[in-house]
Amino acid sequence: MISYSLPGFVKREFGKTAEQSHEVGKTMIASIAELISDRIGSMPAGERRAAQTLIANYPLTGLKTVAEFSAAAGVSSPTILRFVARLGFQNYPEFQSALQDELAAQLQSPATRTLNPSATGGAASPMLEATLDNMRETFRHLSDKQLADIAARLAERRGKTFLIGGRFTDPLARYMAAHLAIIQPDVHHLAGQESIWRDRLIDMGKRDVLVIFDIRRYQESLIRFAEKAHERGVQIVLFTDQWLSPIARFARHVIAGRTAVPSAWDSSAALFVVAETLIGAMTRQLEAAGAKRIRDLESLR
Amino acid sequence: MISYSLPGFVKREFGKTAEQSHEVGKTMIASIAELISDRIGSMPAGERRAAQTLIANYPLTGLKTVAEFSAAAGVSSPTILRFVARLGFQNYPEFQSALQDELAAQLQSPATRTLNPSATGGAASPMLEATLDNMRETFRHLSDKQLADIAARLAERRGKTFLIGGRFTDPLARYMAAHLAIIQPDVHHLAGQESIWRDRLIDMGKRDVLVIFDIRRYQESLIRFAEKAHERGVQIVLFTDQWLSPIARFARHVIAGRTAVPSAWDSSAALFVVAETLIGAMTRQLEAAGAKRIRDLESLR
DNA sequence: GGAGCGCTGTATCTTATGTTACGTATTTTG
DNA sequence: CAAAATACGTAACATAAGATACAGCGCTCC
Repeated sequence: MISYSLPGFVKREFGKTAEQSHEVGKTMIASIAELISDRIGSMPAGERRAAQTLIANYPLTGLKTVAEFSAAAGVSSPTILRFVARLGFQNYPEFQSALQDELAAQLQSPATRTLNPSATGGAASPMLEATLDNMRETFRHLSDKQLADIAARLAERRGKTFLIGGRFTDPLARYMAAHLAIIQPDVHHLAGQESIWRDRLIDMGKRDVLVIFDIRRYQESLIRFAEKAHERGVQIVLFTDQWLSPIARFARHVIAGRTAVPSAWDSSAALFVVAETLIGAMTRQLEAAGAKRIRDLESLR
Repeated sequence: MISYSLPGFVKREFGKTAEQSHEVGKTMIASIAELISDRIGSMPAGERRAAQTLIANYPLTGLKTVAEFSAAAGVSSPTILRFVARLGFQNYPEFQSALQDELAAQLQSPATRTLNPSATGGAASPMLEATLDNMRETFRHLSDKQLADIAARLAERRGKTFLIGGRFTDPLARYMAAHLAIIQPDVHHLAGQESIWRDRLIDMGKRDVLVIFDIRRYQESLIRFAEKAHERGVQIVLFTDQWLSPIARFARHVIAGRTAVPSAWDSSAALFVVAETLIGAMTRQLEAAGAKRIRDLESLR
């Protein structure tokens, strides 16, 4: 039998001029990035890997040689070329030229770049916009001094640090605990059932700090626990939403984050960022002591 | 462990050969542009034209071929090469690599380019600014279609959903699992030791989806686990950083979030927001089926 | 479970890119 | 003004880059 037609994409749609703009359906594809993410669904595994690596740090990988590109994506060179061909380019240099042109346009008008979010992703992701707003709002109501105070309180290591959260916020407590446990000793995340934490109360005293995450609907069990801890003189740092969990009345420090987003769920993203900021601030404060500790931990690996 | 990720990107040494080592005194040369404008005075006419052409639309001309560069500058190819050699580079490719590295650093932190816009009032927390940039940047590389695809994949409930994360990202997996478990059945977060997950592999098959969170340093145990799951035909959705965890090679869908912030730690905030967005999208998709399910759950309280 | 198709990598080939040698032009200097 | 030194371009070269052919393999669909 004679060789039948090669895989269909090779030189299928390239009759026209090189400068043609790519159209997909009714929507004009402006950037190559869009073109890729539009077609990534209909790509075979190898080419998809190429696409993902390119998008991950766009457009730099595309400016390198085919060999480097293929190595970065973990595929072979021909796969890269097939990938480029599928996007509609005649050859690799043409693809690179397109990327360079695009880059030139970007670099020339930095203004468009900042406008882009509202242009491309604006209407597309009201979720993102709301989240960004939440963060700005949250930090607007949160002075640097306040953050520094809390960081100092947590960093002064007179006692132990306990962290706990509610149904959806407990992962935030875990996240924070995972970091704090590295830069200082005696950090404990309270997991499991209510009865288990309750028993830990006997370990807590005036010198200790309890970090609680609680947004609505505020959990009864957490409130009870906070109250008991407060009675024992434990300092409470509360992460909550703008409507303030009842725990606020027991708390030494209260961080109120915005949580409203156009979704069925509340967003904990703002609180997450506050937590990260706090972790960063504490790490800086404990740098001297922490550096040794981190070295020690490293050597244990 | 602690990765100091921000500024110090460009660590390439320009020209160690330096036959005529024009020592630049005490001032460190940060960018190639500076290097050029520093030495442009002591250049012959032809090379000066090359320098001016490059600076005129920096750095794009330098990324093209020698022939194109020479044509743009109106000089011959050897002049370009001599120009590059005078800057201290061994050869043209090395020069191009340096330009690309520089460009990568620029593109990575858009904050440095648009120096402190009056958005929040300038001296606000650089941590917050970096985080907001990370999110915008992350979503810029993430098309709505891609998100919708992933949401659809997770929402089509032909099989089970498993979630797992690394040392610092496992809380993200938990957070997502906590929400998904409400809107659909058969959602499992894989906790505890490696041996425990491994045993769960026998429950996983082609119809199932595994959501993995993995940012650097990428954990060996996770990679092994992902590989085994992949061999069993499990569809993998990967949340990673822009450098892409090795798991990307097994993944059906890859979400690359920006993680660089001016802190000792990497930030998972951008990935957190993507996760929330995904949760929201899935909730919307499963509204019909989910509504009943949520009512049922309510009545169980 | 088998047949067909399509995707992917290895090896080979071809192109064009960067590099170098050398002669001419231009500038500099005594 | 003359001679030397330096700069520049033309043309040939070597190398590395992109492109292609082919075969193995896995996957899907009967």
